[in-house]
Amino acid sequence: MFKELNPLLHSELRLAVMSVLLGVESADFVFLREQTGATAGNLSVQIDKLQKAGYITIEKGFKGKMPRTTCRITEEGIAAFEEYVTALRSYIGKRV
Amino acid sequence: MFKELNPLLHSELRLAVMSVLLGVESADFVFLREQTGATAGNLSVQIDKLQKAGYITIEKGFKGKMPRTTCRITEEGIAAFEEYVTALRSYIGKRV
DNA sequence: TAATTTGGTTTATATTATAAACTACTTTAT
DNA sequence: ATAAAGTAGTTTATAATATAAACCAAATTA
Repeated sequence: MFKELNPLLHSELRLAVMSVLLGVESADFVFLREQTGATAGNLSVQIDKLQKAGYITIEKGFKGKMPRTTCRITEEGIAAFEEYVTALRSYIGKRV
Repeated sequence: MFKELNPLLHSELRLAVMSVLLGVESADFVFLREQTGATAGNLSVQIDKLQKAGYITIEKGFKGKMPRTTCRITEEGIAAFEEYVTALRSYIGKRV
């Protein structure tokens, strides 16, 4: 009847992050914070979870002298997102 | 960019309950438990929250000698569900 | 050089979800 | 009649989650 909703993606902020990353080649921490409107603390925790799940990669480097954290969605992340969306269909039908 | 997801509806079980109730005139506790696969305890807690939010009504009566709890979605509940689905679009586009 | 800003992380707290334990009663078996 | 098992839930305890607040290190600006 109802498909399970991947709890890692069923989170407003993590879903927003994945949504942003789906549309770009990569995005840095500041860009993600701006796009999602999240606090830095919350974003830091949530991208960490996405990385641990294998849904995104996090690359730390420097842009000039300033630290820069770059995120990218993985193939696994894309697949998980698509499965999540499919599962949603069982709850909301064709309404979205 | 991203619309807020009503936290009352952004819950797997509460969403499932609302989804069931949208399709029927009313549903009793046992039916909801069967359809959603939830434990009785969890269902009890979650329908209480939905009622407190004004999204469903809960009517207690008897079917013969046995207690019977009947749930119905309200107009407010339907509106909230529809708004939730609209908000989802901002995260998942037309994918659902 | 002192304050402020940037780019974060860690930690503490509040909220949420969930199962386990419990209540109250009915039905069935002895 | 009484004990055992089942039904329909509620309450409570615990684990997981989300979130903001506090913090840190380095860079920039005054």
